[in-house]
Amino acid sequence: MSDKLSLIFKKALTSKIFKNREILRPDYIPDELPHRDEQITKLAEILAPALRGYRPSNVFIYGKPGTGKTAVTKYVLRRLVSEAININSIVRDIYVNCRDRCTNYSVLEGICLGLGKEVPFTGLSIPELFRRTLLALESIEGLAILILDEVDSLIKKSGDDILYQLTRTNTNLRKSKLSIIGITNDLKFMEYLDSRIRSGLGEEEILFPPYNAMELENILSKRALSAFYEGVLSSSVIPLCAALAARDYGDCRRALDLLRISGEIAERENSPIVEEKHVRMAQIESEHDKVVEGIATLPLHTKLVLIAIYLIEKSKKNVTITTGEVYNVYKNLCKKISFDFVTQRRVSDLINELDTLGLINSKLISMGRYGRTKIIKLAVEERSLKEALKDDVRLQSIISQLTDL
DNA sequence: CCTCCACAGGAAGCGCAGGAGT
DNA sequence: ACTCCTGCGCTTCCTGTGGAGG
Repeated sequence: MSDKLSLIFKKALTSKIFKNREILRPDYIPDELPHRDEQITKLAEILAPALRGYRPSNVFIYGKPGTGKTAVTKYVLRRLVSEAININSIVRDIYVNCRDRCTNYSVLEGICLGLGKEVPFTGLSIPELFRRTLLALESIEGLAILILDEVDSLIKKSGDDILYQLTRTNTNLRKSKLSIIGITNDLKFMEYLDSRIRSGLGEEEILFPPYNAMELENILSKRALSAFYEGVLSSSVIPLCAALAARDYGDCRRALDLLRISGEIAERENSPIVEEKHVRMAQIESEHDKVVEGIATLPLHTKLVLIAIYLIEKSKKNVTITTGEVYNVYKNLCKKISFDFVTQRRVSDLINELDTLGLINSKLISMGRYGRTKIIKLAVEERSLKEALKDDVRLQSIISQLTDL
């Protein structure tokens, strides 16, 4: 065993494929961002007044996932901050991802942390926390640029109150100034924003269009140059990764993932080069992994609802599944493992959550006389489901039932 | 044209966890 | 020790609704 392990470790140390695989990670920010010149220039022009001590306009950035919004923003900010240091002017950047921090409390906590001020992660009232945030801002005696990434999830979960207050902070600041950059994947987000916030946050707007296949190819080639050893990529690999990702709305993150996983698969297979078949395998594997991970981290009742849908789909072919049916089967599952079941209202929410996660597809339909309901379809493969559930001890007794079918 | 099914989904509120301040 | 704060998962109660069948 120890020989086997040392072999694995040794192999990892002496990769013949990757020169530096970190370069392919989605959070890696390269020195050069191809095909985003227009956006970089525009953002830089908006933020440039910061260097002369003025407060730049708030910016609203929108575009589909993987179009370089976060990378461009961080890139420009990094340059701006280092430029500011050179000329002794104080510019601080604060990055808060609102998907991880989607409550008012947590966003303010994030801002404080970004400014180096520790606050308790619960216990304070919002006004008190806001007061501390102001103090933290005031203490830098310069300009703070706040990046609120995926800001739509904050609004959807906790409303626009904090955002409104933040856009108005400058009236309460004496020694410091605050500019806000809001980033969102949701193109319709601006429409359902309150008009006072829209005008406050969207003083300037920048749109990030999706990359096309050619552009993706170009980006991948540049990164591959420093990520892979020379000659290990067969010529069709990059075009294929680019084409597959371009089909997924020009998502660059996806393209980079595919390329990285392809390399990892080739490495595991001891193949000296990365070939087209590795990309195909990477595509299947990354999808599968994502789904398994997604299901495995689901709360118990959500898992049970998913199992219920699976069981119904298995037992009767090509018949529509409704919320009511799912609820009944779910209730029986709960009884079987002696767990309390939640209400139908709650299950309705859980079904929506599964839908947003892409694990099921649901559609609201009306059956006239026979009511109005959702029709539900499983969107994951059987093997992914089984693999994701197999380690949950609470579900053991019903999992044997799954495999019988 | 009206009815009425089988839900969707909004609003309010509860109990708990995990904390702060006094 | 006590009160007060927020977030979270959940319940209870509620109003709203597309369209087949009468």
